[in-house]
Amino acid sequence: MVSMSDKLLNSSQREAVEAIKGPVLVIAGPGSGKTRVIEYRVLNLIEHGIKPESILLLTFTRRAAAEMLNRAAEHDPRARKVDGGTFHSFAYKLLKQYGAQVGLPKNLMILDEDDAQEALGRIATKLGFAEGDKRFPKKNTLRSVLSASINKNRSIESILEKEYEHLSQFAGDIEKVGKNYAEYKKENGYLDYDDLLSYAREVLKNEQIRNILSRKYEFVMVDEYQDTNKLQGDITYLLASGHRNVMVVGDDAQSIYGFRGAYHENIMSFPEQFKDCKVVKLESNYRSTQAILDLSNAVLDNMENKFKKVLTAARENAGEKPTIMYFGDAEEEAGWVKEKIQENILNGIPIAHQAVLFRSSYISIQLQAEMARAGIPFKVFGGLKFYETAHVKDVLAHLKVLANFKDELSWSRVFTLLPGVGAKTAETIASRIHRAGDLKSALDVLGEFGEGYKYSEHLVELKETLMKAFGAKVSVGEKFGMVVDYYMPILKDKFDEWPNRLNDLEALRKITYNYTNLEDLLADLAIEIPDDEQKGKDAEKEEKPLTLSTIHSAKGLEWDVVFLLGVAEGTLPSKMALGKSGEEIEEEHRLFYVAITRARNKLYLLFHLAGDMGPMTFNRLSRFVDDPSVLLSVEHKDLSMMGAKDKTTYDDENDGIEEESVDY
DNA sequence: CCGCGGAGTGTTTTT
DNA sequence: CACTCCGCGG
Repeated sequence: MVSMSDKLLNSSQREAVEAIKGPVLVIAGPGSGKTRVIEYRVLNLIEHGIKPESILLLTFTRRAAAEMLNRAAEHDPRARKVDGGTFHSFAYKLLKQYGAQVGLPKNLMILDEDDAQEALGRIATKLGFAEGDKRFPKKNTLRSVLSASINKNRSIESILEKEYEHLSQFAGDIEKVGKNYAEYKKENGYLDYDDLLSYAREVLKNEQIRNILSRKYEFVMVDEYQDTNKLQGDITYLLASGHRNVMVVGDDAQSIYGFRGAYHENIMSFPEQFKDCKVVKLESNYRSTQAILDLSNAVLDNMENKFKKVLTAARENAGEKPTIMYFGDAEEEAGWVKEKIQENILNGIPIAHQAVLFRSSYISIQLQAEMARAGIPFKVFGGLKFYETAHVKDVLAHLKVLANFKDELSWSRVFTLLPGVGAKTAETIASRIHRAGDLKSALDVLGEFGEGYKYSEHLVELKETLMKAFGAKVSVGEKFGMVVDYYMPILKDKFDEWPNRLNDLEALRKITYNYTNLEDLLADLAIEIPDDEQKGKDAEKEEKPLTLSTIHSAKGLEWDVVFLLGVAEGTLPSKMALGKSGEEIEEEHRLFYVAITRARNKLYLLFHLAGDMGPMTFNRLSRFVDDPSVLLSVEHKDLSMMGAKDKTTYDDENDGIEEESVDY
């Protein structure tokens, strides 16, 4: 094994792989073989007689951990026993075991983003803030503010001051809502995503538990460390404080989760937290051609990141310069991409090795249409997930009340689906149920409303369905089926395009078959979504599809050819970041960097001037490209059409471009 | 109190 | 443009 890795690793990689004891910080530029380092270090630890189950591999997103362990397991099946996952899933496991220590009930229900907002909205209404002043923040804003405060470890005032200045007058009230929300969650056994982390940290502060975990996990590894927030940094620190066997891997230039509280300092200050830590820098890039790296380095050079580095290509031929393309509108652009992709296929580049990336999902709508028309198979990553859609949440709410009859948010959702039941009635019934002692008596409560109300008939039907699903000794999959049968008429009534939505439910049904326990299913759906497509089957079934992905979801991945859409002001950087603090623009800048460093052989930067979202958008070439040193690294064939001089005039109000937006 | 329809609003990225 | 919110009629 080790002899094999000798050949496959360069000297810095080997240094990281062979570091066993003590703290290690690996600064890994894009394409520098970071995944390989983690993979081989796991193998190396195992080779040295360390039990795989005493290695803990934490990652920020769920995709990453599985991939690394799969790859390692191909060399040594023992690697499968390595414990790993996202911080959130790890926290959940921890809390299931030790939650009582911090006063949590046994039955934990995870609130997804939607639920959390819903709960906050109700609390704000209950406290009377919503009526008092129309300008009081809406539920999604409430959630953002409170979540930012927790993730960034800053007071609500300070969050408001920096990011929501217009709401500063409400600081006190928002704080009250937050307090109320915290109590409400504790009473109901609800945990939102932030709670998972903050309670996990609480648990780890207990010395006894920490010691147990230190003994269990003798080696801690964290990937994408630049994207961890303060809480995650603290968790890492606590986990490693006993034995100090901790390796964190990251790249400060690829930190793109600042909006979620990712805390730059974690990676910057790691050497201070762990004094004698070894620092390894990986700067050889095995992915891209020098031409692409020249652009990447020029972009990097314009950023204010702190760990200076220069990527050098390990590959030999210099490759083609990245190309900027300019189009009149999105359809023209989509058409060109389609043709180029087909041309590439003819030239022997499979579609699976090509990808179209974009800052925000909506940018890809026209392209998706074009691909569908052309019969090019594609898979979209990022954006709204199917398990976040209304119909899936509707069905899941039924399963949630079966798993936990005290889940009043889910009860409300279930009731509100019935004709004749609105928020008020739902609340009345739900609060009555809250006093019940078990699901049986909860269902009896439904019986009490089973006569004399306009919705009684529906309620009885609901009761029967739930009783059947609860009483029957059937699998999770069958329970799911019963609920879907019951839900069918509601689905048809609620949505015009219900057949599409039924497909989602079918996809979900397949997932449910893998579970024997309802709670596990629900927890996984909230924090660690099971792969909906079985990779093995897919491979044999049909050709692997083209990837369309948000930049966020593309991190860590690579393709031969990458098309980056919307390289324009207002799109990348996103207009949401314009006019905000410099740090937000910097994050957009890093996002751009992440995007271009995904490409192996050829990179296209595309943009068009017609607005994407209504007539108000005006676009011009992104500032990240419109820079002398950057422009030197790209080929700009069609740029003459909108030469640098004209661009500035587009800023004036009375320009003609706005009218050019396309309708469909 | 429900639900419809019109008006208004803001629009990212993920666990 | 899509979704949410609000006000009004039933």
